[in-house]
Amino acid sequence: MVHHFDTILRGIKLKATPKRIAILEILADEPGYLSPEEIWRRMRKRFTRTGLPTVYRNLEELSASGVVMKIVHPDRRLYYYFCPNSGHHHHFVCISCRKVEDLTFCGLDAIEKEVRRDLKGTVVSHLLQVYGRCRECRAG
Amino acid sequence: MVHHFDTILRGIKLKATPKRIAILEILADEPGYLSPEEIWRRMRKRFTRTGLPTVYRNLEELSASGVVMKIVHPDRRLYYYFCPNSGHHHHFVCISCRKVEDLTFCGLDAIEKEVRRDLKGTVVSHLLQVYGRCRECRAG
DNA sequence: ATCTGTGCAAAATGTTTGCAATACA
DNA sequence: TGTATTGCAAACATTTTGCACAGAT
Repeated sequence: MVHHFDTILRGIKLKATPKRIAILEILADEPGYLSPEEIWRRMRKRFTRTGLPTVYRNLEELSASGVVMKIVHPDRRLYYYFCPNSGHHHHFVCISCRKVEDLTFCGLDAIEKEVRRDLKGTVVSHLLQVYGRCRECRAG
Repeated sequence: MVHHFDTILRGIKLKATPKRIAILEILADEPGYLSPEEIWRRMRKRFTRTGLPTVYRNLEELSASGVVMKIVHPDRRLYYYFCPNSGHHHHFVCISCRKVEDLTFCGLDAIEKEVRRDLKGTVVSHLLQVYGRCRECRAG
């Protein structure tokens, strides 16, 4: 899949700087999620001078615009993932190799029904993440 | 519901110290999750000398034994919740008052089916948390 | 008596901010 | 040119650790 990162960036009103494009390229090249520091280490292979805060700032902006996804991880550190698919969906995260795959299952309807009927509340958002072993890690 | 905290503690091979019992009491009295610091502030009303590290250490031990639950929160801070109900279930968290309520909906079967059939992977664990407004906060 | 638990101080971690210099549109 | 972006250093908040003392069984 070819991504037009400068177009994406202009779409969310961010300047298409080399650093920003590089962050997106690094994320899009990776089948799993990455930490800011991992992204920064890869940045430094391309740019002699690059600050970790720049990586943090850009990742925050990009995830706020929905271009990259923030992965909620039990270790409470930040992880990001470039998800080429749009629309509401959840992720399967491989605990062995970090690969992220899309799930179509959601269950929102059933959740909303239970919350509305049994708890008399309303659902604002939900978080579903599935951890496991992917095809390759399961075999290996 | 009456909880026998010293029995619970002995069951997980932890000494029933006043501090530990107090932590459990504070959590059990609260309909929602609490941060370590919030628990610590309530501890200091009962004990003249109490260290925040003690609270952290105990919460970690208690959650490792499954007596209290660690809440995975988007803000990446630690929160704990005393859940009197056993068995696998998920939680509805009120974003207004922090109250936590049990959900029976899970969807594990459907998730496992999709992961097994479409991704050829296996599910190890999953995280489902529902955020919304509870009955009272919705009305108020 | 023994070993676990605790307070305090201090460290470690990951993340965020302030600001001057730079680069994009 | 004017504003957004960046690098650096420094700050920050939260959580963790080390160790001597206190307390539970």
